[in-house]
Amino acid sequence: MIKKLSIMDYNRERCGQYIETLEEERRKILVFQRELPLCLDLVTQAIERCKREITETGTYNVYGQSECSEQTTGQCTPVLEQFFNIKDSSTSNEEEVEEELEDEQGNHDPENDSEDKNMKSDWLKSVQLWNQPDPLLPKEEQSQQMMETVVKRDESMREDPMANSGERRRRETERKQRRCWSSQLHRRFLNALQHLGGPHVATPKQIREFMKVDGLTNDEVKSHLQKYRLHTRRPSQTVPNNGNSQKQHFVVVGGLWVPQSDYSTGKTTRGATTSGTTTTTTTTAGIYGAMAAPPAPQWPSHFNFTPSIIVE
DNA sequence: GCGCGAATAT
DNA sequence: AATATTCGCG
Repeated sequence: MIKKLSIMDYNRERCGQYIETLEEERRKILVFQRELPLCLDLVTQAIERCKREITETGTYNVYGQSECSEQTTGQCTPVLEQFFNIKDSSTSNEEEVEEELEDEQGNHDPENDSEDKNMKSDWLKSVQLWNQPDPLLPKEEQSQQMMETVVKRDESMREDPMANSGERRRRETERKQRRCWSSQLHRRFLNALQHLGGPHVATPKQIREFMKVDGLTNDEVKSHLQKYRLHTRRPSQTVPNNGNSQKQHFVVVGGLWVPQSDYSTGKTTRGATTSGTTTTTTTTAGIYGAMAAPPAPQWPSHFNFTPSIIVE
């Protein structure tokens, strides 16, 4: 009994805090009312709902989620995350986003709801971040010339130590915000690699230019490329014939090493994901993508990308 | 100084 | 593991 009560109290408190947070977010969003009407609306609804919840039952399951030590703005995402489950639907304004984002986050693992949610929020975040408020960024950019689009991002908070209003200033030795390589980004990255002739030929600067992602820096690309190359080479040696005996087979396609599964699945180009298997995480699937390297790599997970055949 | 790749650091 | 930063080189 008593225990129950205290739990309820606790929950109520949490909820109260959460509401505060929401209200703070709302204040922020308010500034961009015109750009983010939906977002504002959602937050408002969330607040109302929370309040109702707190007055009525007093019990409310508050999860303080949010991972990916994300970018600057906490912004509206958390709320969206919640509401994508609660209500959402109908309003799919996110089309601004350009490009096919379907596959990877398009996977549905009824079982693993949270995972799905994470992925969704993940890409959502990246996307949103780059279409973020800054009224200075005309969204016309989104027009797509062929397959090219310029992805915009609000850089102000991240890159400007001083020029920024108030808060987050990166004092001298502060570290940069971590660039989160969403699958979107990674796709662009791979795409660039392909057009530039593979990971060992493409140079960070070239890649960055090709990607046309606003705010993306050479260093970031460089770093990502380095990682990519590492994953790309033959893991071998260290733990040679070990548990990973049942790894994937690779196939050479036009000078590229491609995971056989992908190749045989007949997915010539991007877009068609691992149909039946619904990728979902784990084991076999995470693929770094196609690269040109003699060895037979098998990369760790994450980043699903449908490799395309290169034209060397 | 720039851009790169490798080595470190976080 | 994933990013960021630093270092040495051309």
